[in-house]
Amino acid sequence: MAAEDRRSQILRVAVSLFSQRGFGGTTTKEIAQAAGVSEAMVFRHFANKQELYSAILDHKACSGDAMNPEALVAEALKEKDDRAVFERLALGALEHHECDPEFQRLLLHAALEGHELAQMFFEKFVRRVYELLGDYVAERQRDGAMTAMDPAIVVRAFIGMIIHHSLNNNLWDPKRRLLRISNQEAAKQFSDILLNGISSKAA
Amino acid sequence: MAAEDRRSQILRVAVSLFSQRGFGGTTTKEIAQAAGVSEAMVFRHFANKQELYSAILDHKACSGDAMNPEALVAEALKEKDDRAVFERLALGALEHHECDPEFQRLLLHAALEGHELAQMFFEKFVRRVYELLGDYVAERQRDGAMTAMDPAIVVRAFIGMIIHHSLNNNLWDPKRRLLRISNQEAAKQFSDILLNGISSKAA
DNA sequence: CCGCAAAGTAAGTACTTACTTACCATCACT
DNA sequence: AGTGATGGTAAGTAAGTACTTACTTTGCGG
Repeated sequence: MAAEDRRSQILRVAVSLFSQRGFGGTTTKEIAQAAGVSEAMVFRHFANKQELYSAILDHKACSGDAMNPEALVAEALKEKDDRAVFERLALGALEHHECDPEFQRLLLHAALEGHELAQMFFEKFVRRVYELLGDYVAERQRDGAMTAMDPAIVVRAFIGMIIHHSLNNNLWDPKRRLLRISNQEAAKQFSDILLNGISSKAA
Repeated sequence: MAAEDRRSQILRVAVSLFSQRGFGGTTTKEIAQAAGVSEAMVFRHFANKQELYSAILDHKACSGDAMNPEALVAEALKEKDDRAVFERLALGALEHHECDPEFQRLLLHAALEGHELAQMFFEKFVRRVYELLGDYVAERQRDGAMTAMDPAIVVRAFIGMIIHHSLNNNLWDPKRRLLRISNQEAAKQFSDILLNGISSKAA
């Protein structure tokens, strides 16, 4: 097997193991076994366990399959289509989390363990979303379309609904015993609640 | 030192360590050192590491300082004071998380590691809140005070705002760089958004 | 077919881990 | 003073742990 292929294969199985058991809970032996090679091969491709872990977070946070919120809502932003802005963002996030549930687990583990890359993800990605959405909300407030309040609160409320829903779906309640709903429906309803909630037309 | 005291002292320091580093990331030696005793003492009071961990989760989930949502909003429920119901619940949760941030971390670690007590907490506590709030929302929908939609979605949206805000405050953004706001203010604003969002008087 | 680099491994090393054993010290109470 | 329960420890043990070394296999260009 070519070196590059093996490397990315080891990475793949490590992603799965780390996301299930975290950094401390996963042994290099397990990773090697899951990849079907000897432990020495793991250390040929990655200097040590930390580097393997970092490579994973790096890859996950920065690879092409990461969400691109700007592109997702660029059109809707220009047209000031509030509904489209919020609903597309919600749907994008929900679908992203659904088809890659390992990512959320990995990120949570990293955050709890205090890994710097979790902080980096927050700084680079989350902050971007807050700015993107926050600026839009501020603009719509100036337009008189939304009630005056700190845009960051609006963003937090909205992101909160979405992230918490994803977290429920793939961590707390994977059987969907408390709430079973499609991503489309969820995106629509959450956007409904939020947009109504901050609309200047409210009673 | 009396056995009982020592036991609860070990428990206390273990809570702190487990919440910081998780189960796999914390060694019994560290726990012993932090408690200022030999490792053997830890194993005199707890048969093994798992039992110590379970005792902690048990204690945290079931002790008197746990939140009691029913009592918190009983009065407001009777009077059908929507604002009070939501705002008190939000404030209760936010304050609880603020003065005991270890709990949230511990619970997340347990959930990620698949510990049964995390599931138990979810089943016993979270489900209760969903029923309590969900039933109230359903009632208010029948009253014509709230728009018709699955009450579980309303609850998820609201809990989402709160939990996600707490998670930001004590995991992702403890420096409050994205949003600095008092618990009172947060509870008020989140309740505002939600109540407006589901009000039948909306445009 | 040879040479040789790259892919791969078995069997370590040095250290840590959860957990035990065998032994002390200090009281309370006769 | 003696005794026995109680709180405590030093020094283990066996099984991991991350990581290394010294060695084999495999495929490929000349």
